[in-house]
Formats: sequence, C-alpha cells, structure tokens
Amino acid sequence: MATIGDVARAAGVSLSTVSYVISGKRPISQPTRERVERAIRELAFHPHAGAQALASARSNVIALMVPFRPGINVAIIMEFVAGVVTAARTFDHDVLLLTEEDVQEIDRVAARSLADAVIVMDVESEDPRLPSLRALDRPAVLIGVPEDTSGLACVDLDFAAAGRLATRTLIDAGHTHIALIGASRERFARRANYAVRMRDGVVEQAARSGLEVHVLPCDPTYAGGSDVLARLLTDHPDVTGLVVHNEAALAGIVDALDRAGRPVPSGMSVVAINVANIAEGLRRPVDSITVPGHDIGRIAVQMAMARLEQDGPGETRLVAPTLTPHGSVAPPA
Amino acid sequence: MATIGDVARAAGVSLSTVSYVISGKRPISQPTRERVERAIRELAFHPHAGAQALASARSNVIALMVPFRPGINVAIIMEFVAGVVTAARTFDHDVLLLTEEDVQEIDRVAARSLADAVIVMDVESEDPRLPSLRALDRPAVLIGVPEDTSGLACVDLDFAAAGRLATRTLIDAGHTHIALIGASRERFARRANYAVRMRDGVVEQAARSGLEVHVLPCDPTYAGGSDVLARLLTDHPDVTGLVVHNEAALAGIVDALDRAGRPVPSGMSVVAINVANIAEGLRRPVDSITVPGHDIGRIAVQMAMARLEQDGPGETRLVAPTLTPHGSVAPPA
DNA sequence: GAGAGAATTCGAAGCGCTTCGATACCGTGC
DNA sequence: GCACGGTATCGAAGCGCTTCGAATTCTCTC
Repeated sequence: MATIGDVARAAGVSLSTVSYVISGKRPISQPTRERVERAIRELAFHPHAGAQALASARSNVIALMVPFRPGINVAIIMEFVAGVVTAARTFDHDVLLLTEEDVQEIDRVAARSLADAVIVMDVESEDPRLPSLRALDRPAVLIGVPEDTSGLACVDLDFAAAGRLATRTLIDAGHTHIALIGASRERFARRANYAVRMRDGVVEQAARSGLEVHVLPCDPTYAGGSDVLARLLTDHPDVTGLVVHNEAALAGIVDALDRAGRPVPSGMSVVAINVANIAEGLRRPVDSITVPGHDIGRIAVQMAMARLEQDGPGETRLVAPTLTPHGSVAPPA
Repeated sequence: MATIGDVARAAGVSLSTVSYVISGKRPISQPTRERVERAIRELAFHPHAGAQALASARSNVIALMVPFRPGINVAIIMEFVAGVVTAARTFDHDVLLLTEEDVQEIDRVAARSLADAVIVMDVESEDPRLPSLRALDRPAVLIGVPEDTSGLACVDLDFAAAGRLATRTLIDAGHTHIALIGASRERFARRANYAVRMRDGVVEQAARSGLEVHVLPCDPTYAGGSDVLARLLTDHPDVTGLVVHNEAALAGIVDALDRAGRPVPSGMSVVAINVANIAEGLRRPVDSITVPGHDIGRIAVQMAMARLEQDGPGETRLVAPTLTPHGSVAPPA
C-alpha cells in the first residue's frame, strides 16, 4: 500500500503539500497540483482511513441503526438504507451498520470515534434510545418522529398530510362513506407513531367535510386483507371509498373486492400508502402515496452532514406526500 | 474522551501495560489487571478506533456488499445481513455497508484499510466482481456459488440437496407426478445459480425413481403463482405433488389450489423452499425448507475470521437443508 | 545470601495522516 | 535597490494506539 510519503517522493514535494492537494484546504499551484495528482494516480494511492481519522478527528463514517426485529416492513427498510448509503457516498462517507437496538451500541460507536454521526431508523413515540441520542456528543438524526422532539433532528413522511391527501382524493371524487384499513391493532397500540398520525389525518380531513371514517386495524398479510374486507362489506356495505395503509394486506383487499363483485374502481375506490413498486404489481393498480424511503434517507444524511458543519437546534422535517394516480378512484356508483 | 494515557495515569501504570491488559497479548499480574480494569470502567474508556487501526493494521471492520437492485428478495437479504452483523459483533467486529455493486468499492475499502475482510452477497455464476475478489489482498467470502470457485471462499444453502430433499419427500409419500414451480424465467436465464442448482436437484432425484418433472418458471408475485397454477392444472391435471421455489408466488399458489378444489394437502401435496416465517402466514401452512439466512451469514463471518488468522485455500461450504413439516404432504388421492 | 531465570512492567519508536507556524520566493511600489 | 505583502511550499509536532526490546522485580536454588 502506498502512503502519502510515497506520493510526496514521487511528486518531488513535501508530505504536507500532498495532504493539501487532497484536502484542498490550502492553495496549491497548478503545476504542483498536477504532479501530485499524477503521482496519486500512478501509485493508486488511497489514504489510510484510520490514520486520517486519528489525525483529523473525523472518521468519515455514519453509523446507521437498522431495526431487525420481526414483523418489520423489510421493503421500506431496505429503501431507507439504500438512500442513506447512496447519499453518504456523495458526501464521501461510508455507512456502518448497527442492528442491536441497544443504546450502548450508539455510545460505543461514538466513544470509539468510529462514526461522526448517527442515523437511527424506526423511532417509536417513547423510544428508549432518546435520552442517549439527546446526550450524544455528535449529530444524531432520527427517521420517524417521537412524541417529544425537543433537541432532536427528525425526518419522516408527513403521514398526517398523507392521510388528508388520500381522504381528500376520495371526497373530491364524491365519496361520502369512507373507511381506513390501517396497521395491525398491535402496531397502533404499541408504537408506530406514523400509524396514529396517518389515521388522525384521515379522520381530520373527513371531519372537515362532516364525514366520519370507519377505522379498521388489519393483519399485515394477504389473508388479513381479505378478511378485513369481508367484514367491512358486511358491517358497512355503504362504504365506497377506501384508504389502505397496510402494504402486505393490499393485494388481499384488492383481490377480495374483485371476488365480492366490487372491483376497483367501479365497485370501490381505493387509495393506498405504500412503498414504491407495490401498487403496480397488483391485479388492479391502485392510486398510491408512496413512502419516499430513498428521499428520506438522503435527507437524513444531509441533516447529519449539516450538523457536522455546524450544530443546530432541534428540527423536524416532514416530507410532503405525493399521490400517483393509477385509476383506482372513480365517482361512487 | 478518555485516552489510554488517562487510564494509565489513573491506574498508576504505563501506557503499554494498559494496552496489554486490553489485548491480553502479554501476561499481566492479577492486581495490576484489576486496577487497570477499574480505571477503564471508571473513565468509560473506549479505544479510538482509528488509532487502533493505524497502530495494529487491523480495523476490526468487515465490509458487506449488499445487493440493492430491484426485484431482489429483500426478506432473505435482511436475514443474511442480520446474521452477518450479529456474528461480526461476537468477533468484536463492525460491519461497513457497501451497496454500489461496483468492483471499485471493494478496492477502495481495502486500499484505505477501512475493512479487514469483505463479504459479498448474491454472487452470480459469472460475476463481474470475481477477478477483483480473487486478487484482493484480504479475505473475501462470497454468499452464493459462482461457476468457477477456484481460489474463492463461498457459502450457500445446498440448493441441489434441497431440491432432492423436497422431491424425495413427495416421492416417499407416493407421488409419481411432480412439478416444480421455480424462479422467474428471467432469473433462470440470467444469473441465479441457485435456481439452476435447485432445479437440477429436483430433476435428479425424480430421475432416480424414473420420474420426470414438469418445470414451470413463475413470476414472483401472488398473481404469478395463481396464474402458473391454473396453467398447470389444465396442462398436467395428473400432477399431485408440487415443489415451490418462489416465495412471493407461494400464497397465490396455495390460494388458487383452494379455489380450484384441490386444497393442500388432500388435493395437492406441496413442499416449498423459502425464508423463515413465510410458510406459517399462509392460509394452509406448507412443508418448508427454509433458507437459513442467519446461519449462512454467521458462517460467512466465521470463514472470514478464520482466513484473517491464517489464509487458506479456496473452499465452498454448502449448508445442508432441513425440512420442517407442516402437514402439506399427504399420499395422492 | 548471591546469582540465574522467570515473571512483569516500562519506554520509545512508529503506524500514516493533518495542521500550524515558518520559510522561501515572487513581483510591486517607492 | 530595498522593504513589503502575497502566495506557494515545507517541517515538525501530534493524533492515540501497538509492539518490541530492555529494565525491573520477584522467586528459587544452591
């Protein structure tokens, strides 16, 4: 492995000059710069990460804490992760993966100066990691919005706005009997701030038009969707507009509507919130508000980088939802 | 941040003594060790990762290259990743995430001494990364088995054995007309060594009993499963035993069998190969050979660590399949 | 009780890089 | 021709740790 000293010798300059060429922190004359760059190329020189970290007190690594507990929506997780890694690379940073959802892991990585910043995914309303994150001596960005955001940097989809948007879409099409098929009961109860925010957005928007919404929790499976839909058609046959916030159940719901003689969109209008590329794989495509996992990951990195430059106050960034129509909303029969 | 010097002062010993207490590379007397350990605890000392890496030429980091291209089975990917990270931590290593499936990324991470070893997932038969991996100056472990394994360390499920096991299970139950619903046509064609190995295992085992197998490629969707099954029942109504190697289509297949009046297992015996926790979520549970993602990830780490100790020759480790019965195989009607 | 040998601990060099102050060199203006 | 302000480059210190050889202390043995 070539060292910076080898480069300096090859280019006939001092060690520090090479360093300044690489970092750009001091002006270097055109000819010298070129000689150095040529030497770097010819020796295939890459600075030793550890040495850089030691001398500069910067590791150029972001730690990313990913949830691996069962029942999590892996597709969206992967999208976040991909977004974070891609964005990190554009800032010349790498990503270190943490999985144990253990406060100590965060502290360890910080104390060892393994990472300059931390991004934590899937933050719950009352997340046990919050105190540590607040006390951390380096930037932390949360994906998800806890109950108390003071002193924290958070980013997420604006689920309330998504709920309002989905509902408004149905109401604008003329629907007056609307239901929300949401997350599982257990998710509503335990954590899942986003499920609650989403529901509140739906309910609020409906209330503005003087409407009530039937809210049905739903198991995150194909069968769960079919079952809940069957129940809905029995209990509330007058419902003509459906907001679905349950990815895994969506196919089951759509297929069950077909079988029940209430096909989308003539028999039932449907708007879904889901990750990208799900809506298109269905028998009948569905108007979708996609969770922009890639964008959220990127924004999280940007926030972390900004805070690395200059520490800022707490801040919550909610990404506005976008609805992609697929012809699944029609006026009620 | 406390340094090793602070610890030394607090414990009244020299710097190197502290280092030896931590690494255990030289004997330290009981009393001194205790004083040092106490100081470490009280100062909450964690060694600076960069300094350690610089001085010891070991970063204690494993680079993990994860595929993020669309159409990949995210569930199994996540299981691998979780297995790798968990195992790495037991070896006191962290995991650095690489996503760009770019040979240069591997070289960069190696040249910068960011990682001691590399684990590459989802290796194709003729993977473009193979030359670089062979030439790498540090251990590389592949998850997946390429065409030419010379000089490489590989680990994967023994898909051929899985195919044989699934088929034998059906044959032992008395089935003589067997079909394999496999990966998508595109997967068979392009990469996906595992799909081919699996198919060959099925065909070989059937041939031993003088049977032929109908092989049907299948889109990895619920609808894809339903559609292929419908076609199967039309073209080959005599088939009574099914091997399914297509996770996403499995639910569609099982449900379609139900609707066609050929419920599992009385109307059709089914054995599936899939990730854990899929088989149980079905309307009718299905005998499953689960891909032990967690184990494979762990083995990959173990192989990398072993090669870090002492470089060895190329080696391919195939994990034996296990079948978990769920009552989906019965004698033919 | 002295010397040999083993058991511990210490000191210093060095890993490869960044960064600060200092030096060398340039053209200007008077 | 000389002091001056810039600009481009150099040198050396230091980041926090590991590791090797040397020094010290302890334990026996005769």
